[in-house]
Amino acid sequence: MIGHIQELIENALEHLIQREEIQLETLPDIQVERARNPAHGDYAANIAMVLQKQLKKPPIEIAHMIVGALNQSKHIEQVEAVKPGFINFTLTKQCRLQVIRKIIEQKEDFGRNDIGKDQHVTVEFVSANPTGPLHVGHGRGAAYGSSLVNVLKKSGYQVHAEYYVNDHGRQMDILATSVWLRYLELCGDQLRFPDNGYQGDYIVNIARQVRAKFGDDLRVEVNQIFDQVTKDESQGGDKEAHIDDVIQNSKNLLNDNYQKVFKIALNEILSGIKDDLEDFNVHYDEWFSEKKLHQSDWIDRAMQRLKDGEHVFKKEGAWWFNATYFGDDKDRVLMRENGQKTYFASDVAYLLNKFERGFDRAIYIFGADHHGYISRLKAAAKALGYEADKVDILLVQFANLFKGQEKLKMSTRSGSFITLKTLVDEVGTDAARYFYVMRSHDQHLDFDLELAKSQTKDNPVFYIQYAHARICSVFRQLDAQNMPYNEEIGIVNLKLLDSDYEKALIRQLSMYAETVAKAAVSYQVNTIANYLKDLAQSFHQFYAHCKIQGDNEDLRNARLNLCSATRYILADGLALIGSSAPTEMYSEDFDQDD
RNA sequence: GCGCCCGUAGCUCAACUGGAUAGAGCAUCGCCCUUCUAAGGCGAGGGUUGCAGGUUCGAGUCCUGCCGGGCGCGCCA
Repeated sequence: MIGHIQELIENALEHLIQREEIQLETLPDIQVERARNPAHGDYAANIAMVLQKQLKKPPIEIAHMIVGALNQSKHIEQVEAVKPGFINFTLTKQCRLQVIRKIIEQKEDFGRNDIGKDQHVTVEFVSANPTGPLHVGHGRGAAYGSSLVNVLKKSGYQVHAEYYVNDHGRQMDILATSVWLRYLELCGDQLRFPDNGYQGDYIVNIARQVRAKFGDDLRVEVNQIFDQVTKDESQGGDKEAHIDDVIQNSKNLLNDNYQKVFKIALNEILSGIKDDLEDFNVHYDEWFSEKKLHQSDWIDRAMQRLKDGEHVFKKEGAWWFNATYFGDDKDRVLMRENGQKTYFASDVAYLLNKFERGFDRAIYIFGADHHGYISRLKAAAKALGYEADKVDILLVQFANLFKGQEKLKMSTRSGSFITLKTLVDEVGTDAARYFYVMRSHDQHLDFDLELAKSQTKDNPVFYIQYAHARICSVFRQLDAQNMPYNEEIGIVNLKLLDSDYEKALIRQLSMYAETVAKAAVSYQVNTIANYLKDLAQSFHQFYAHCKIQGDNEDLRNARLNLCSATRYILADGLALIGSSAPTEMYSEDFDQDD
């Protein structure tokens, strides 16, 4: 519709130029937007005010000229030039009612657009190190990333969702060694657990599995492990050096068996992460292994590519990427003095891999604490020969958990974090997914666990789902009431939907498609959440004032069609953000007979 | 110190990316169930959009400087 109005205005301007009533070198961009205030019609154009300087005429005068030159349109009932210089368009009733028919016809395909037609994008999100279960901090990235994937798909993009598994490197060695030490304790050995080892109970659980599989086969003389190692921090030494020494000894003592422990630890944690994400309604197309980058030649290829472009130099024994040349504030090490490749080297290789797989765009979703990565990744993209704007890095701010007024303090360090699984068990996937995305991703979020669980209108998830369930309930009762639903009769009589509440609801429905499109373009998934709340509100207001199951067959069926369309949109929108649309609401506290 | 993000009703947030009288919910106060889920609805009060300038027809939105908050600045992952 916006396009249609733009065309009308463009034609009008051309007429005016032809008739030499105005002079314009080039046609300006014609902005048409939805009117905020229903009193201003359905759409508004600001073109007259934009042109006032060029034409040296009062905007209201220009507006009147344009209105006078507009062609007739069967969709538009009224055009008005008003106050400062807006041109307001009011659609015909017929045109406004069409959205109901369209939704009922297209069902879950309604709201699709082709903004991303023929575009392949990869969205990488969460990518937490597989050294422990996901916690609530990861939850927001998961909810946001997954919702964004859904929104982009709905907008026609070919989307590939990826989780980058850091299954290589020192952290993983610390994990494997931690598991092995716990295993030895289970075998009855006494030892001093390193300060920097992974402390959580889940390590002991994995150790138990190792023991179940290997019995006592992996036992060694404990003293050997701590032979010649640097003192730990709490012994007045260095915790990093200490754990590195312990790891080295463990590798030597276990030989081939080290890899077996390593594998069990990795698989256990990774499958836990996968399960948690599945339960959270988060799905991936690919779990991309960092180790594979090392085993194949991707890292070497990426390094070579940088070297070919003369973006690499050697300093103090290490190989550096001259990231500053591309706008980063520091140069970055690719290979350390000891020959080990850095994490950043893998990142560059992975980025190259993404582009060579043919993606038009690589979207990254990081926690806000990683914002330092933006400039170095973009620098890498440029150095590899790609445009920096093919890489979109989105930062997700932290969420503060509350229980009512009480702020839950959590530290990732001591292992006293709340896991994502605990959260989902507590409030459910539907509420958690909604709460995580209801604010803009680049804004801090207060997540109130009590509110998320409450079954009142204060809880937006409940409020929205209740609207959906209410509609389902209305339809369930029709047979018993002997009030059959006839879609065709309803379609013919849509014009009977004439109250302010019905108009408001229809208007809300008509905004769904543009809301989805806007969310896709701006990456603002929260607009979907806000929209759903507004839609639910419009519905509840309609419901409270308009009797649906009435005796008038024409009106009843028209209203049922309105309900039906609303139900589709509620369900579709909820699905986009990963929440479900229940057909009835249950509560332990609520007594059905009351 | 440098860099990034953010300051909107007492609280939590919107505002269609520069448009018309800045909107919701909570909290406060008042109303509506013999009627499809009151698990809901209707109404009232509440604002110098952190402060000061600038850009233009027009600024919560863009630019500069302050004030206040969050995060980041390793041959760590």
